[in-house]
Amino acid sequence: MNRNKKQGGYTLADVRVRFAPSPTGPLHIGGARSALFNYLFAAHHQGALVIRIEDTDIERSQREYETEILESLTWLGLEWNEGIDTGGEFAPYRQMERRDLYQNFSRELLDQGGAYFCFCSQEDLEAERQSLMEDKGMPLYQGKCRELSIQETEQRLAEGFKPSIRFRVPANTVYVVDDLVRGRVSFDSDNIGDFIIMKSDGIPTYNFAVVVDDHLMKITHVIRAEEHLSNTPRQLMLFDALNFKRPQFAHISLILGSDRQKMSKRHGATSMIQYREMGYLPEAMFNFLALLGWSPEGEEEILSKEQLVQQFTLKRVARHPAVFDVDKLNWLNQQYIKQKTITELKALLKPFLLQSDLAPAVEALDDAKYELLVTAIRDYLVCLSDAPVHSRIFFTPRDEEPEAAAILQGEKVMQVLQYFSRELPETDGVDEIAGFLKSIAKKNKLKPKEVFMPLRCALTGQTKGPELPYLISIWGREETLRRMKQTMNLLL
RNA sequence: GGCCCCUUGGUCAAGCGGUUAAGACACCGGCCUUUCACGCCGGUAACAGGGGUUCGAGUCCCCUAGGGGUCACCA
Repeated sequence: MNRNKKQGGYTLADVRVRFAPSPTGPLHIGGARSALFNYLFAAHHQGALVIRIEDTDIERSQREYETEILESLTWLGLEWNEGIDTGGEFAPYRQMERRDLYQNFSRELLDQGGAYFCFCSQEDLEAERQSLMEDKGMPLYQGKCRELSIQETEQRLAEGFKPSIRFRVPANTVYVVDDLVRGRVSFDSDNIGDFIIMKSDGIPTYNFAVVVDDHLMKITHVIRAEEHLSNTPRQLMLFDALNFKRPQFAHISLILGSDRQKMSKRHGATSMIQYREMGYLPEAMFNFLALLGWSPEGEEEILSKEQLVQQFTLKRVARHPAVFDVDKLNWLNQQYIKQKTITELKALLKPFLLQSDLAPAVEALDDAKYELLVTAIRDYLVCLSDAPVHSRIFFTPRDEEPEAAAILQGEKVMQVLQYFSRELPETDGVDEIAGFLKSIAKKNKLKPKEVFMPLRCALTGQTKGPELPYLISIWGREETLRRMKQTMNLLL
């Protein structure tokens, strides 16, 4: 994605998009998807992706979240061309470090009369809003300070009042957005009250900072969540008032929880970090998120990053919101786990195993045995974090369930167990053990089922689990025979 | 409340005036198999409702209903 840079300079035709998170929390699923779509769009057009930190909410913004968000993006597999960590032609990329820029443009607006100082207190504004809600239902700023004279303004300033700066919204004007996913959407300016562009502490508000930065950073396409659609006319006004060229917009619909409400904490895990910790593979998450609100032309849904980049177009982005479907994520994750080589899986599963109470047992395994363990459980895994659950049976004492006990009461059982104890070969080889187990049925003229189930129950106490040769090999001959003897004693 | 967006099976979704209305997940059934899982095969299931336009409407228009977003000195 550095092609453009290497060629030196950007032309207007070059696609430049941005993902602009505010560091007030971890990267959310919705944010991740917005970032992903921006990435896909940029990569598809060989354009640039900018990561801009919108930290103008000084109450809630925290530095730690910046790194956490960036880490999540990296984990997901996204790369960007410009940002607080990589730098770039339009640095700085943190809004609080760009305050003089906003200051200048707000002054420009003030000078040309497009904006004015507002001395209303928050209390007054709140009261005004309340009363408006009651009768008209339109909580728009009534313009109390709109026509303050220069003298009045000067006087208030001299008295030490810290004003905010409001944008003078043009009357009776229709703003049209030709949204790349929604089509033409128009807004009447009469439904929009003069809004604040600079807070009284000199920090810009979102709508203002976004416009200044998108312009300065030469953003060509603004791809963001639908909740910003109704902010768009305000931004359009600003683009026009400042004589900035408007970028193109694409508003993607929201991600909903299973109750069709906007995804939130009560729907379970919402941050990327949580999904990583739960053992989802970034490839699966990348693929899953891409499929949420976008669909490929073909029928194949398991697509690599490269394929997604190649196929992605805004034309195929859905207008309607999508419910987050964990079942499908799980299925995808399982598919990606199955695509991993044993070597990869060994490394991937290690941390999850070592975090569990099985850590000592797993650490005691030599590499060959560990590989056997991974091979034995791989098809059972939905998430990497499932590893301990499915590995437990290899390292814990026999735990008998009633169904298993019943099976051990069968009449040919003892014969099988005795034969097994007597003939179990001295080897850890899975294939040899498997061959031996198969021979039991033949030698004793029994059906496979009459051999395997009793052995499983005798050895594990369970009616289900990994294939016996793996269990026996990992336990080793000694432990296997010990278990068998223990069970036989119980049965006698 | 005003404005704006959205509405195809339980879920993700294809469709872009004429189709038996794809496909995927989930679910159910069968097969495979030493169990479970995996895998394979098959099945149930949808155009929110009402008006138009048209020879013909999931596809175009209007209304209703429902869902969502926004109207902050939050982004």
